[in-house]
Amino acid sequence: MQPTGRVTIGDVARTAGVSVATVSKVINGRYGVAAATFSRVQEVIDQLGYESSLVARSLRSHRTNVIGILVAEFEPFSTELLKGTSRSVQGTGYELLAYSGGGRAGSDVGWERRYLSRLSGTLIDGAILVTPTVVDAQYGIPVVAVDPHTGPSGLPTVDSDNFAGAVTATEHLLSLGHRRIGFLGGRTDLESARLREEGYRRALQVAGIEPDPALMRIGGYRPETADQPARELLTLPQPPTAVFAANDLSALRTIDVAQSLGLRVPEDLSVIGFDNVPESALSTPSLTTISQPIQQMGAEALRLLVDLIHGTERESTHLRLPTELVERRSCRAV
Amino acid sequence: MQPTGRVTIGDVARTAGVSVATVSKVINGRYGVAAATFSRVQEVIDQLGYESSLVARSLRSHRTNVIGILVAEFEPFSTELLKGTSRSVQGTGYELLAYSGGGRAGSDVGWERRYLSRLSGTLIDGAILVTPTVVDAQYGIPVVAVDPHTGPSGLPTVDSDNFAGAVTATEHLLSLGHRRIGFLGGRTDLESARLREEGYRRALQVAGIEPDPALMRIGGYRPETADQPARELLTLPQPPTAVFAANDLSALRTIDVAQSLGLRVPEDLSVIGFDNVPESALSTPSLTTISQPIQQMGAEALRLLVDLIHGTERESTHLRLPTELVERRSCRAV
DNA sequence: CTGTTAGCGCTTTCAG
DNA sequence: CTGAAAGCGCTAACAG
Repeated sequence: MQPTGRVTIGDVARTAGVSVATVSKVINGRYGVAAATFSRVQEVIDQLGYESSLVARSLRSHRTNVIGILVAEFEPFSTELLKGTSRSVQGTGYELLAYSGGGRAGSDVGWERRYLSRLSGTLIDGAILVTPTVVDAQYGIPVVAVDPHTGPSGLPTVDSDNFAGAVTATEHLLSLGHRRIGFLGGRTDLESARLREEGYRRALQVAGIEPDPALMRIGGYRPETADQPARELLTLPQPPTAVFAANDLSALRTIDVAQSLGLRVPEDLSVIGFDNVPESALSTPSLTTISQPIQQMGAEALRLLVDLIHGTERESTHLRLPTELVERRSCRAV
Repeated sequence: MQPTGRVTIGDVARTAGVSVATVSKVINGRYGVAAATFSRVQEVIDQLGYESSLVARSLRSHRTNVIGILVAEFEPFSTELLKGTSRSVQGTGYELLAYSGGGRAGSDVGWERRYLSRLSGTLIDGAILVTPTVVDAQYGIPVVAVDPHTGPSGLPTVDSDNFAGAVTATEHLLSLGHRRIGFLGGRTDLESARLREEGYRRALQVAGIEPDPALMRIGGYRPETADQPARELLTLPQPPTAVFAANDLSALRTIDVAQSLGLRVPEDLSVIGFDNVPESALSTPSLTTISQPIQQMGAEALRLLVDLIHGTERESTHLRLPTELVERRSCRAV
């Protein structure tokens, strides 16, 4: 048995009585190997169950046929995106490698740069950056950003229409007769959060309502960080009758907070979210929200990246996909 | 500028005027470097934005602090599991690398062996295999299997209580007054499918009903393969008043088939599924099902794997998590 | 304390 | 057609 338990190209070569160079040629289907040698080596490979090491191979050849998807954390948005990439990678000849650090995502600005640095040049041929916080123009390999925090920059980007979606959400609440509409936003340094807030303001203004700062809070996109601001909003002397939370996770948490405060949703409070992650359908009541076509965004990002790697020309390297209202049970007319 | 665009340890060494060995020591915080040298090198590293290559490092040191999660494909089950691992990896010092081939999952038996072979010994310190089809006892690195098709074997395993869940599902139907209960099972070579069928039989027998082979079909866990057997069941001279489909995808298809046959669910036919994938909440009517704690399974699998890597003793290397009835709208009393 | 010397497993010239 | 040798970026002895 091999000392390590792992079969290497050397083991194959020794067993087959040839050099490692020859084995390498067989593996890669290079010309210049006698048919007899070829089949003998192939036999040994099968028998030993040899599979070449991605690591060693990529270190040497700088080409791996693997696409990296770099995420801060595996949460509903990034995993939904993963499903989309997984679907559209079929038939491209690439494999997928999703990489996530172990840290707390929020406190870790610049993670994408570090991950990319560790993986690029070796291991992956191109990368999809999911909601990156900072976007350098220059990386060593083709890169596509999905919903970057800073908005589209020099980098090829896929995102959805955050502004229009926020307008739709707010208009929906207005059409149900709500006038005191709270807003629970994301961190203001995020482009998507900024656009969603802007859409909220715009829709109110168009309806002749002046946005009231007292009804607006920063929820930070995460369940934990949304807790306190949601509570503040709902315990106001004159609380809102509806809340637009700028992503589903904070919307769901808002429902929890409301219920813990003895408020019924939607009877006493309407709540609308943004994203349409699967979790939003599973809550009680299920969440009315603005759907981003997350899977499709993943699929498009992958296609764009593959084109980039292959050097295929594109009309545009910036895709903006439409959003859509999904009515469930967390809103009602007043 | 570097030819590749990627900064290597050599670039750092040259710029700082030291050897690569010294830089390596600085990076890894080894003793035996003068304070002045240390800070000078550190400065150059920051300035150049150097980050060591995971690939090169792992090739040499055989230790990466990265845990691999190997899946055939990113679909609802595996991505749900990823969320769980992501949560419980925090604070362990490990990072996560989820790897999926580009191929058609089903037709690709033995994928887990190939992936593992490509990544192990290098790149990852341990692996979680998600619903592997075959389970060798011997791999080079610590491995945990989640819901393996063949059931628990020599390998450390995390799964859920398929038998008890199936009993619960059947009892629920019985408690609603159903007596003619159909069963739409999975492929009989899958351990989980076998256990679910057994739970169904047992519950019936306990209720004094002899399982009727005429009411049992193999649905194969996939929408396409469930179509025909579901139709057979529902067009029987004396059709069942309720169907227990052994996973959600075939349950959802059963609802489709019923509706295409002019049957109303749940008025004319009750349907219960198994898994509680997000999709089951989105159908009309929403699906009553047995929930597997998928995220928790991922979290536990990660914890188990970390213990294995560290050599921490465990009472048991086989965790079986409980299932639970989730009542929605696809069942009703007769 | 610091640099030199070997490789890790693989691909790729380039001789034989 | 085949193998010897160099080297990808890095770490780990071991000398100096």
